[in-house]
Amino acid sequence: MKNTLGYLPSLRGMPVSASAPPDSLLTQAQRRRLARISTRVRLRARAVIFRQGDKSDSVFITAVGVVRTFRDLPSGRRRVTAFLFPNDIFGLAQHGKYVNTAQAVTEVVLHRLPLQSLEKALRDDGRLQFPFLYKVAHELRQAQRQSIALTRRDAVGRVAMFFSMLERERSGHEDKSVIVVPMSRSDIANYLGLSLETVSRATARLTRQGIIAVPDRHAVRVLDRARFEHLVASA
Amino acid sequence: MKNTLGYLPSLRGMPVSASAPPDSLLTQAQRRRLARISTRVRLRARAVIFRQGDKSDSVFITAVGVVRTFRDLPSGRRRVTAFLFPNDIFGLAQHGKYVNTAQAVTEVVLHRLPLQSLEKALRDDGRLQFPFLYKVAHELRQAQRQSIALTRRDAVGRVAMFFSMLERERSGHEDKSVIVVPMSRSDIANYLGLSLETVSRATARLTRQGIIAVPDRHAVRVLDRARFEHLVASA
DNA sequence: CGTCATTTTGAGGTATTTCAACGAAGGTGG
DNA sequence: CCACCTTCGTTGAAATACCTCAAAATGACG
Repeated sequence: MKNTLGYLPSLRGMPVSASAPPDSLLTQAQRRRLARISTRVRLRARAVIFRQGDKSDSVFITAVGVVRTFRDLPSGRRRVTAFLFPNDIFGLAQHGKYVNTAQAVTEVVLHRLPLQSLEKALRDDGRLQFPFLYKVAHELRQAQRQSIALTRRDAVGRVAMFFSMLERERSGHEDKSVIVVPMSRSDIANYLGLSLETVSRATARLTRQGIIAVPDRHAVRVLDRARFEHLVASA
Repeated sequence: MKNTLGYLPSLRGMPVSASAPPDSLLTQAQRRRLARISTRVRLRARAVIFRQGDKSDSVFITAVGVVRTFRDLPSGRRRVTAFLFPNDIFGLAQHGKYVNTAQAVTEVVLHRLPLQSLEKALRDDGRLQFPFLYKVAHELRQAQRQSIALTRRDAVGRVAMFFSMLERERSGHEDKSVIVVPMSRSDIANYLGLSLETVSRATARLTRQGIIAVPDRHAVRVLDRARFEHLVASA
């Protein structure tokens, strides 16, 4: 037993308090503390925030806009690993280096949290870690869900799922009837593990079947909610 | 800012200390504490540990053997989400309920950590959370990597990658030249998002090409390391 | 308003899925 | 300990869906 716990298990699944609060549990004092160590950064679209392999010195929180992270693979290909929306944290590192490149998709405003300060804050206030732990569990669930999504073999279903994800992401914002699609088709294709053409054809098919409407490249409207949700769910 | 941090960002990427220690940092006292609140459980192969939707009351750590977790999808299909090896923790929950079903693949020995006790321990010793946080970041990286793996369209590459994963998992155990494959072909297929037949054909092909040997269903030996690694890497 | 990148659309090739049948292995009971 | 039965794995053949290559059309941007 001693040994088992000594090795400190890798968290394949995650312990989550049965009574864990749904969202933030930060006290006013904690918020102030985090605000104090962060810097506000504004970047134009396409700006690179950090590169894969760079020494990691900060963690970022998206305040406004959308960020994408991608990874260069040994084969030379490039794979989009995530899209970050407001209130998402990013800056995943290993061995002191970022494992992804992060780039602004739209104009963005970020909060930059220097690792050193953040570590100190976490050390000083042990309870600050709790909400982090909780959120990580949430992200791990998301990651599992994404893995499930990626094993779907039908392109139409994957694309529908992607739009659905975008919709949830922006729920509570602006015009709810329209899904905003800030990224390019080729980003979507890359993220979903499909070819650009297949994504194009899939959206065309969804449109032809009257399930969605695509007023312009960066907007999608769901016309037939029932069939849309059915596609999303039938993994 | 206040608001942003108040909502507590979802951790898409993960903050990881540049100087974070590679593995456990548990003190003797911490280990003892965790050991004190855990129960040792022994289960035969195929035993169900908990079911998706059950009220989550514990977190588990694999001590001996292999566990698989799977999720029942709305479509009625069932997807294997993970395999847990010694020193892995599992018991991912949301809203107080397990999100996966966990089942023993082999005979297993587990440590059961009641959530209530674990929470208390974490609360009492804030530093206990740090290694957890670190490990979760690690798992998140793993999850990202798996997502990347799943977008590969070539079956042979995915299967090779799976064997490679198994190999790393058991590194440092027993006979290193043989990869132990405790799970069934259909589990592998399900996990990789391939059909059972395709997995079978892929392993047959790897064998035919002299890259691996398959003495029996639960063992694989790498014959041509160079080509094997090449397949694994060329995502 | 023209240029360039992005997206759409078409045609053919290929890999995986499906369907089907056979063979092997493991577990159980007599 | 063997026979039986059930589960699991292998192999073959046809259908489907995606990928690649190629070219036209649309939209973004200066």
